[in-house]
Amino acid sequence: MEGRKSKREVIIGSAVKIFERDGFYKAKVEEIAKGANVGKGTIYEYFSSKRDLFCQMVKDMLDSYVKMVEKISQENGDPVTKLKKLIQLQMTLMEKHGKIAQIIQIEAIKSGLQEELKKYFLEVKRNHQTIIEKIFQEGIELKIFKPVDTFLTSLFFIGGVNQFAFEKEFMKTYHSDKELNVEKFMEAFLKGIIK
Amino acid sequence: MEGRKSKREVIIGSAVKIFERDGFYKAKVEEIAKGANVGKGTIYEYFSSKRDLFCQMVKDMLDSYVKMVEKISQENGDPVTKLKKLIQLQMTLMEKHGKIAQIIQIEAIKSGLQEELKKYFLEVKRNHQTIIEKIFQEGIELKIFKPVDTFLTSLFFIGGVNQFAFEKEFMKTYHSDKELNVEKFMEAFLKGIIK
Amino acid sequence: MEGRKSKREVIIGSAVKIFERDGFYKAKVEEIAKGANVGKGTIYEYFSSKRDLFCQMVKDMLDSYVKMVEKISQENGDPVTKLKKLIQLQMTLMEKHGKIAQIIQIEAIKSGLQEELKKYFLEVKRNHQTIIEKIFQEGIELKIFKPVDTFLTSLFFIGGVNQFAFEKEFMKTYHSDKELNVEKFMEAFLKGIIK
Amino acid sequence: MEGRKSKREVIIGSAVKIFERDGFYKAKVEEIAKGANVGKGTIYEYFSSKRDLFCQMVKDMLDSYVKMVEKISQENGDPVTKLKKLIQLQMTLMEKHGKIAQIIQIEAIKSGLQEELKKYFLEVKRNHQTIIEKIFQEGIELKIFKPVDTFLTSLFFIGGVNQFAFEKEFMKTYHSDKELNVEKFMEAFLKGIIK
DNA sequence: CATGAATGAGTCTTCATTCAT
DNA sequence: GATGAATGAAGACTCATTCAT
Repeated sequence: MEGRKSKREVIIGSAVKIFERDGFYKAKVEEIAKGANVGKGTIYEYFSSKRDLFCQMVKDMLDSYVKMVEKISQENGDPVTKLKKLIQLQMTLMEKHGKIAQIIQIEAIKSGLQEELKKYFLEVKRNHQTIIEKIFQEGIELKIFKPVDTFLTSLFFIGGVNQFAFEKEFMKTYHSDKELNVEKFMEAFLKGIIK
Repeated sequence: MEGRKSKREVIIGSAVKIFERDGFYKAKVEEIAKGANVGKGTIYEYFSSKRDLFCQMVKDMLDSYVKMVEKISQENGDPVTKLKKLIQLQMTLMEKHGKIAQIIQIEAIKSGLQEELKKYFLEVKRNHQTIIEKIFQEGIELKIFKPVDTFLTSLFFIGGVNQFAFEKEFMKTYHSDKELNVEKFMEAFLKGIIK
Repeated sequence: MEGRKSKREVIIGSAVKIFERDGFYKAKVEEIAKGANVGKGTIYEYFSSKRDLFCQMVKDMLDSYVKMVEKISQENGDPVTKLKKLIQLQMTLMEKHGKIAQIIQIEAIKSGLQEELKKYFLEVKRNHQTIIEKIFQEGIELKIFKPVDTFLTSLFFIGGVNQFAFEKEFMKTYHSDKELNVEKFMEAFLKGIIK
Repeated sequence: MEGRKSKREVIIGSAVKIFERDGFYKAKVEEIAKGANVGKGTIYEYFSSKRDLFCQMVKDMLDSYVKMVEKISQENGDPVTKLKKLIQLQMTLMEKHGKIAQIIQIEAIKSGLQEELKKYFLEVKRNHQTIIEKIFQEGIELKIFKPVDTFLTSLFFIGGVNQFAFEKEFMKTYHSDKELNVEKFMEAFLKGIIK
């Protein structure tokens, strides 16, 4: 009933938009403030610096991402369904936050950012992969999947999904004709290629 | 006889290093000049602005990338060998220019960069995928591969390879034990997963 | 029974501490508020601005200083004893408020401060000197002192005392061995130097 | 013939004026730049920060002060003449840099400034006093002065001179009638007061 | 051609002051 | 009265770009 977001949340919301559009360095604090309908100074009541705002924003996003992935992994359902849901999630996120995800990836790898955040980011990545490996393991145990190397397979899965989602989001103009749906994608992934 | 490289090339070489390390906005023209052993003003003899230098650098890199990929695709050899060579290439590039590739990707997507460069970049991407699709087509015609959807399969291939190369480059510390070699990777890719 | 001091006094008390430590510009209103255990806004209930707070504080200090000096000058006692008491007072003040005294002196001289305060400050200084001149005059009339120029002598007295007090307060480390007491000081002052 | 000052000197010259007028915090870098007829950025080619500019300025001033005092102390002449010359010097300096001297004193004592500068300042002070003590010692050995405590006497001398110079500079309006010259001042200092 | 000293537009950040509660 | 969250004017500092040498 309480539709009001805390000011901190509003600022982070605006920061997501601006950092997404401009990257860390091009983004201007003033514009983030404007986007959040607050004064420039207000930002500094909630965050100690532009860098701090960025880092907290990233943590918030990572946390919400982790939650979403974990939720899916813990639901009932066969492995194939879970994988499909993860694809769906990834595509939704790519649509909403595709650019910023990449910006985070870069900024997190560059040493410029707080070392702590970098660790956090890599941990989330690792955690994500572990969850997917478990789904494959589950599938193998249920005799649905071949006894593949779960590590490499999860790399494929993640990479393929990213690429797929990226295609849909950013290369739209190139293949308005082609059908890019999850079903076909899953089929391609599952069946393998060698005769 | 000496000074083999033109001054332009030297500057671009330095720019690659600095933009790679810092991204577009954090990179400083002065440092690029220092890295190229020229004066700050000299940069502006060859490039009209920092942005221009970045764009020309990107074009140079894309051109050399395209050449390398085309060379491999035109060599004799069976499709599987070609794919392996592409993986190898991707990994070498990721090692040498992994960060800047991502930076380019972002900057190319953001509207900040010259629209022209963005188009150029997306075209290279498309071109790259087309080449890979052709290799799959070739394999299908040779009855080595199943009659898969070459578009989706190439997405998988590209995404998987990227993920794999990223893994090797940036997540080193996480799996010093695991073997991450091309052979195993190809195997995982080719065999599929469903029983 | 509690809250003996008025809120105004508490704020001024905190202001003395902060302005003393930081000078006018570095001092922060928020910190003064914190030191007085009141909200930032409360300060503005009692003072119209930071500058006003500073000026009122200065006036308060000057008034209390004038009272102390006048009290000593009006006490019974021989001129030498009075002078000793003044030295003692100066040293106590220097210990308690040495830094702020200098800050006031500067701020009072700079045109930055209210012209009115500047006049007030210089008047106090003048008044102070007049009192000391009177003590010397008294001594001369009592035939205790030679018929010296009371104006110049009072300058000497004030300057010497300040220097002496400053020494004791800020140069401590340099002469932990030397005795710096009022008796010796008075003696040096009184006896003159030429044979 | 070369009337041109180095840019560094011009900037310091302007800094002296502005810091003198406004103190450290109120002074604006832009105004210092304007006063030196250079761009704001130029300041930062020569000094790493406002604080650094202030510190280097102080060191320059202290160095030139030390040189002037040492020059006088090493000249031939009887102690009384030397003392007179020091008074003259002090008065000239107070006229030219009286305000900034006080500002330096405060800033040097406050911990805000580089600890190193503070030490430097106190050392100069100490050094100054030592020189004066030596002049008194010389006078005592020549039987011109009584065997007074040179330490306390030098405190008197310094304090008295400062007060005297301050008077002449800042209290002008109060005693346009009174004669304030070096001769009378020296007489007052030398003769003592007690009958 | 090559240079790097000089510049000032553009940013982040601080903090005195206001005002709704 | 009392408060402190919110504000935005103001200032230190950076760095792409220019231009005299």
